[in-house]
Amino acid sequence: MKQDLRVIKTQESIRQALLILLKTKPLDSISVAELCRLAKINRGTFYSHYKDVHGVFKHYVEVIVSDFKKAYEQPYYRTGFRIQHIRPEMIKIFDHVKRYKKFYQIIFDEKIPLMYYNLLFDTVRTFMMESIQENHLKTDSEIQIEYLTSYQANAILGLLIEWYRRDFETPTEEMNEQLIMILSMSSSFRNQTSIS
Amino acid sequence: MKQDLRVIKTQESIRQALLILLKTKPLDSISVAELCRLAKINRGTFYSHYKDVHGVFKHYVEVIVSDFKKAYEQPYYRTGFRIQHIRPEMIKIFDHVKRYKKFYQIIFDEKIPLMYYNLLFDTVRTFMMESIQENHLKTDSEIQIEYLTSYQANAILGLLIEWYRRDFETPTEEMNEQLIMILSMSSSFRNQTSIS
DNA sequence: AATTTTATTGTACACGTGTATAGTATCTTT
DNA sequence: AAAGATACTATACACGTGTACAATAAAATT
Repeated sequence: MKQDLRVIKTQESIRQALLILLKTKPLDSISVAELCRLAKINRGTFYSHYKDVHGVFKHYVEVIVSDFKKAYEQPYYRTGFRIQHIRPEMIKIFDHVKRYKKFYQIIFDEKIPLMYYNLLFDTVRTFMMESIQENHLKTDSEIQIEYLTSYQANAILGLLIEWYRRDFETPTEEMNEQLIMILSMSSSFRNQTSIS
Repeated sequence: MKQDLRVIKTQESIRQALLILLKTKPLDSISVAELCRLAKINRGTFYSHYKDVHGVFKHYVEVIVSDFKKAYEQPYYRTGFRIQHIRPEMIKIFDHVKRYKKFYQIIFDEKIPLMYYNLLFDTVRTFMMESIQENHLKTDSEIQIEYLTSYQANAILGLLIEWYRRDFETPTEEMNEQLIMILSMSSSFRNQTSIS
C-alpha cells in the first residue's frame, strides 16, 4: 500500500506553517492552535501526527543533523589526512552550524528542552567513537571510552555554546584556529590548570 | 521596612508543595494549578511571585549551585596543592552531584529547558576562569580564554551527562579516576584522534 | 489601638491543551 | 467506476494558562 496523499499534504502544511511562524516569533511561544490555524488543519488532526509543536520542529532538526552526518561521512575526510596531525573533519562543524545558524539559535535557546542538545551531543559523540575505532587507537585500558568520548564531544559543544552566546560573530576560520590551538595545548598546561 | 510575613508564608508553602509533588511525578507534568491546590494558595497569588513552575524549581537549583560554589571556594582547596599536579577542586563536583542526585536527574532530563544546564555551565566555567587567573597562567596569546574555558567547563559536564545516563551508578571514586586519566592523557593522543 | 498599606482571595474571561466521537470527504484498491 | 478503507472535520468536554479587578484579610506603621 502506498503513502496516503492526505497525510503527506497535512504534514507538509503543518511543517510549512511552523517555518513561517518561526520567522516572526520564538519556538516556545508557538501554540498548536496557532499552527493549525495557519496550516488550515483541524487541531484534532494535528495530534494524530505530532505530540506537540516540538514534534514538528524535531523533524527539521533531524534533517539538519543527518546533513551534518552525511558531510562528515564523506570518505575524503576520513582517509586523506595523516592521523599524526589534527584532521579537519571536526572543522566542518563550524561551517555546518553557521549554515544552519537560525536553527542552532533555537536549539541553544535556554527556554528550549535539552532534547535537541542531546541529539547534537550524541551525533558528535558518535564521530568521536568512530574516529577512535577506525584508527585502532587503544587508550589507556583504564579509561572508559564512553566517558572519554562524552568528555571530548561535549567540549566541542562548549565552543558552540560560547559561539552562540556571541551570536556566531566570531568567523568560522577563527573558530577553527581556536579549536586547533586548544587541542594542541601541551599537557603540562592541563596539569597546571588543575581543571581543564 | 521589613519583609511581609504573608509573602514568606505563601512562598514557602509553594516551594514545599513542589518538593512534595516532585516525589511522585516529573517536574514537567506539574501544573501551576495543582501546585496551588496543594499549597492552599490562590492561583492569582502564585503569579505575583513566580512566572511558572520552573520559577519555583529554580529557587532550589540556585540553592544547590551556591552550595557547590561555597564548597569550591573553601581556601583549603585553593592553596593546599601544588599547581604542578592535578588539583582536587574539580573532584568535588562528583561528590556534589551525587549528593543532590535527585535534582540533577531533573536538570539533565531531556524535557527540561536548557536554562538549568546553562546555570551549571556558567558555574563550572567561572571556576575555570578563576583557576587560570589565580595561578597567573598565561595561555597562548592567540587563545581566547572565553573559548578555552567554555571548552573545558563543558567537557566536565560531558562526563556528568554520561554519568547521568548511567543513572549515576559509576562510583564517585571511579569518576575521579576517569577524569584524572583523561586530563593526563598525552597530547600525542589528542593529535591522533583528530577530534578530541 | 486605630490607621494605613498591601498581600491574598474570589471571580471572571479569553485562550490553549489533550482527548473523544460521529459525520464527512478523500484516498486506495478491486 | 464502485466499494471499502481511512484520514480529516466539527464539535464538545474537562482541564490548565495568564491576566484583571473589586472585595477582603492580614500585615506594618503611627
